[in-house]
Amino acid sequence: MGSAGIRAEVGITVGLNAVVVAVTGEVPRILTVQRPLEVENLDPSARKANDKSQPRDETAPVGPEGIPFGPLDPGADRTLELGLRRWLHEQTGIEVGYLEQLYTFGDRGRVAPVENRFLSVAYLALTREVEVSGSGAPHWAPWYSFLPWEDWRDGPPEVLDRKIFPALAAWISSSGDNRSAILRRERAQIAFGLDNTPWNRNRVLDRYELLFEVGLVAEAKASSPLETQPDLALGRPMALDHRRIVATALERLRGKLSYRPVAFELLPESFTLLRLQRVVEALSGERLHKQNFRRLVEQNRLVERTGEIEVKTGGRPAELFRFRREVLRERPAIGVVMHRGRLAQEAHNG
Amino acid sequence: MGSAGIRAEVGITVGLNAVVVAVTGEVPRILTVQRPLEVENLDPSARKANDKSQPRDETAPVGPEGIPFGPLDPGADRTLELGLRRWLHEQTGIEVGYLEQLYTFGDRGRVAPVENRFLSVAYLALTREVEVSGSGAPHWAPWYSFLPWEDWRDGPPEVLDRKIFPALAAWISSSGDNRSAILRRERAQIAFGLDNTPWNRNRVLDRYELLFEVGLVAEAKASSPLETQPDLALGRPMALDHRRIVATALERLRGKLSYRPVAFELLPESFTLLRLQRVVEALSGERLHKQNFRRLVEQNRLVERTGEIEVKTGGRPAELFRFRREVLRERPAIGVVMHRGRLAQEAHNG
DNA sequence: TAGCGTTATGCTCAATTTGAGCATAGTTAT
DNA sequence: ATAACTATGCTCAAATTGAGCATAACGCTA
Repeated sequence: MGSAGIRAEVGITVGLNAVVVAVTGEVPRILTVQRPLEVENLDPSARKANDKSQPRDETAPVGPEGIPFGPLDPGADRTLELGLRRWLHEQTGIEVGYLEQLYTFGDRGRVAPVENRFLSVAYLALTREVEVSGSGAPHWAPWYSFLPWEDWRDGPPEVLDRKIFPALAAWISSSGDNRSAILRRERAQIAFGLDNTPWNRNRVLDRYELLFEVGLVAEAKASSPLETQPDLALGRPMALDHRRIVATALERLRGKLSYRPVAFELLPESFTLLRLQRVVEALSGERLHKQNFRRLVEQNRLVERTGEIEVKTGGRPAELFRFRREVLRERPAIGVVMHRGRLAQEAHNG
Repeated sequence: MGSAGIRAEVGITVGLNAVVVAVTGEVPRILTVQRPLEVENLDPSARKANDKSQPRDETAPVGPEGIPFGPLDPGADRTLELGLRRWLHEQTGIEVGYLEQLYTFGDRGRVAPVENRFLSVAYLALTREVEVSGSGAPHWAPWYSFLPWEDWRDGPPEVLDRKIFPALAAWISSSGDNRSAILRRERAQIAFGLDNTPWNRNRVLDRYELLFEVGLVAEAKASSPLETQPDLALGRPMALDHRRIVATALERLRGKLSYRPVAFELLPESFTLLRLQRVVEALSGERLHKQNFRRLVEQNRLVERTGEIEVKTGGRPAELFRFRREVLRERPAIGVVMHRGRLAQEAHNG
């Protein structure tokens, strides 16, 4: 019993995606490639046409950028992770350090041809920024250029007041009955912290999905017939559901930040405490209180002095530290996020 | 460029697995089915033989139990989640409430025939316990019967002292060089809290994987040629890597417990505070301090009085509460775990 | 019916953690 | 020299957490 319909391989295609993250100074970046693979193309007829023909009309407008994608080669790689490392290296030259499975995306409609289901297992990868090159013209793009409302380091992003809040208000009041209006308002409150509700930096995916539903992000055009015009101020669009994947990655990373010392994966061997703080801020999207940040880091003994001194700080020289890898052993659950500093508010108020 | 080898569908089979959790009184349970599908059978020759022939020799020993498994039907279900809900209902009659994607397992060797890769997307489902019936003889099995070392509610589980610690010691000293001995000791310390290192209730997967590697769990037999004899005191074996999936689920759930109010998914509409505490303890595997637990729950306003009173408590009657669903809206990140109470220690010491 | 076992519930208190800010120390640029 | 800037030490109040005392209210049994 229970054996009916087991072999479901018909019409399922499986691939791997990676959100590769690096931080340059204060700018968090992700690796993107131009013109993701044809099989992922939104236009079904285009896909059919291109199924066999490798060469493509180069004068045609190139598709939107996307995150790196690679096949799962059942024969070649022992584990999914190894497979991903292999093709990522082949495609971009990058040797990834930290790698973690993110989510498996497989809703129908991800890719247009409904009969054929496309499954992709997405990973989050952290690396120090390196030169990239290879097929697909990989390059580092600022993470927040895709999700501009997520960066609160200089106060609340303008796009909120200018675009998002008005659109949300319209969306709320455009709901049919009263009951649905209440539900819509509630969702908007939670996701974007309307009326007194505090902004929750971790609800990245909620926010993206709400904007998608409201029709504010460009990708929405493809799947829902809303009149609302997509707007580039609301972030660069990406291929398919890649922006959703990228949002998922940011949410996961922000969550992890507070209980695992992941920030160090993005830093060189030795660094100043401010540099560390800037990386954490870049990812969490908000400013932190400097003295308390140091206290946290030093009390938890996440770092140790190298004895070296960094002089090009722009002020008093700073000690250089290195990550104490032992903490991965000792206390398995410490991270480096804490309360907001004042800077963001100040920057906003004056 | 970059389009080579995209269509990797050859030899990949995709299915969905669910770890369905319920709590009866103080016993956390998961739903298991007998004799998981043939395609997942460990023995390659058996699989080949059974590929087409549905009927099987019923006198042959039945395979080990496993968690429910179902195909991904590309045509029928819009999302993976809906698909899972559908076949789970068909197979067991259960209507799942909370459902969350856990992990996608796809290492080669999960299933014997190496040429054919088997991918499964595992989900965690929470439900109130209900009668089950259907194909595959589903039934509720105590979760800790598969992972006995995880239940510390009555003090450190015996199996640690009796089996695990000695085996770990042997494993450590049996390592070739000194360096590898140190690494082994370190791993054992982190996972099982040897020498002063505290036991970390969340490292469920670390522990399972270490036991697997050491050859202590029965499933290890199939993949590694160790002499160590598998031992049923170390938990009931499951089919394939299902015990790993179950360990992953426990780890995820324990983690979630502390920052999301998931425990309520397992409780009836109204409940006493002790009942709630018992559920949390059942999942986290440790005793909690009663007064502080109430304080936490009440201060965070996770519950509200129903006005009713439960009299069959065995002592003074208790007020009945219900979950305040609004908290899902208000503060998105509260849970109900805290420090250990004394009971576990006491139970152990006397 | 008094006493015991059992669970419920209120309250206290010290230790620790967290949030915020003051003050001083070294550098470089003007 | 002084302004601007970053580094670093230290304080202090508020909030949270860990532990335990005390009392209430029920069923059962001697």
